[in-house]
Amino acid sequence: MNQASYHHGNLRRAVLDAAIGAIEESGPAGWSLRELARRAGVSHAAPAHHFGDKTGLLTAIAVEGYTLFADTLERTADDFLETGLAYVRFAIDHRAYFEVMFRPELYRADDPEMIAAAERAHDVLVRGAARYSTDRATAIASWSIVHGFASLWLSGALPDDLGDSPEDAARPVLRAFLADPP
Amino acid sequence: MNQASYHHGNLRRAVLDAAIGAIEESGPAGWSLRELARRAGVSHAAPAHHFGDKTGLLTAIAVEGYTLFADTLERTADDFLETGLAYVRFAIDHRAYFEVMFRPELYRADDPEMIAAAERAHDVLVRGAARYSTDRATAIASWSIVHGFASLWLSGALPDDLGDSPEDAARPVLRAFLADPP
DNA sequence: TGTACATCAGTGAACGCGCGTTCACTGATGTAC
DNA sequence: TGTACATCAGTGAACGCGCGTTCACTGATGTAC
Repeated sequence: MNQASYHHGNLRRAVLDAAIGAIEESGPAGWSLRELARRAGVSHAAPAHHFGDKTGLLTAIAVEGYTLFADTLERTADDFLETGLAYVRFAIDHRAYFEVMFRPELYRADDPEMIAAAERAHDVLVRGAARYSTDRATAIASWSIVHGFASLWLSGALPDDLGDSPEDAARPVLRAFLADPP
Repeated sequence: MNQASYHHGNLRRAVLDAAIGAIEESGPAGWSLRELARRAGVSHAAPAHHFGDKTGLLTAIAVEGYTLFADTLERTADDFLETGLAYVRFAIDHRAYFEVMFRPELYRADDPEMIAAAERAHDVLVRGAARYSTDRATAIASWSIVHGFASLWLSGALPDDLGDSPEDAARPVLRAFLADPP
């Protein structure tokens, strides 16, 4: 899927970017294919022509999101605390991807590309947790803590005085759990 | 708002229940006011007549959700681990309320009833955490862990072999963190 | 107790609008010869 | 190198539909006297 294969620029990319923007503004369900077409400056039929329907488009977003996510996590594979912070940073920096990824009812979760991308991200977390502790409850607890912190931050539920940097705010929180391996 | 004040049964309750059902099936944005009217067996204009618009209806759901949530958490006020398990149980047993409550962009978060209901729930958590530890990072970590576990369970991301009871699955996970107060 | 009137929760027809979908089309690109 | 043709990404007009909103209404309940 490169630019040259399109008559009028990279429509696929333009529609995906329009979707990311719309999801950031209105959530994963608060927009129409026609609205994306308007945002991307293409004909109203183009998104459906390319992705079939909303589910097809959201599947493409989930695949791309899990791929970016796995890339990000892999860069921290030598330090489990950093993996946790990267998890939080990804959720906030790419909230549209993150919100779609963890709503599998929105897309085709059984798509082979999807499964492969999600497994790659999952494996980084499992390997990182295994190096930190062999206890499964501890592994799930560490996943829960980063996922929960990111979700609470995104929903605006956390106290205002934590500052503007989710990563700085998350560090002492993750240390409260990770500093003392069982 | 009692039944006797309505001509044809408790329309407010009927529409709210229809909304809870629709949200459980299609998420907090996957339905129309007309669809709720059909589910509730009332005229298509009734939901708007009663709640103004979707935002008004979702505000009523958030208020009711936070009230139920605070009631549930208060019953466990003498045991912080039990408060955490009640948090998880509430999220799964009342997923429609939970999903609306933590998406404040969907409703009028500045509604006075809303603020009061949310503060009551928040206070139970803060008091429970304070009795367990005076460290703020620990308090936020404990909130993150229960919120994260509940969110991951709801999204279906956790391993299948954890069983059918989120509460039983959550207990060792919360113990991995709470058993050893700093 | 009985009558008259005001209130207002809920109705249902009508509206204009944005939606997804269909379908014949356009025109740039790639290939055959 | 040049011509003819096939492919297919993307277009745009047209469609039927469900939506939120408006508005005159109905009829049960509550109140005044």
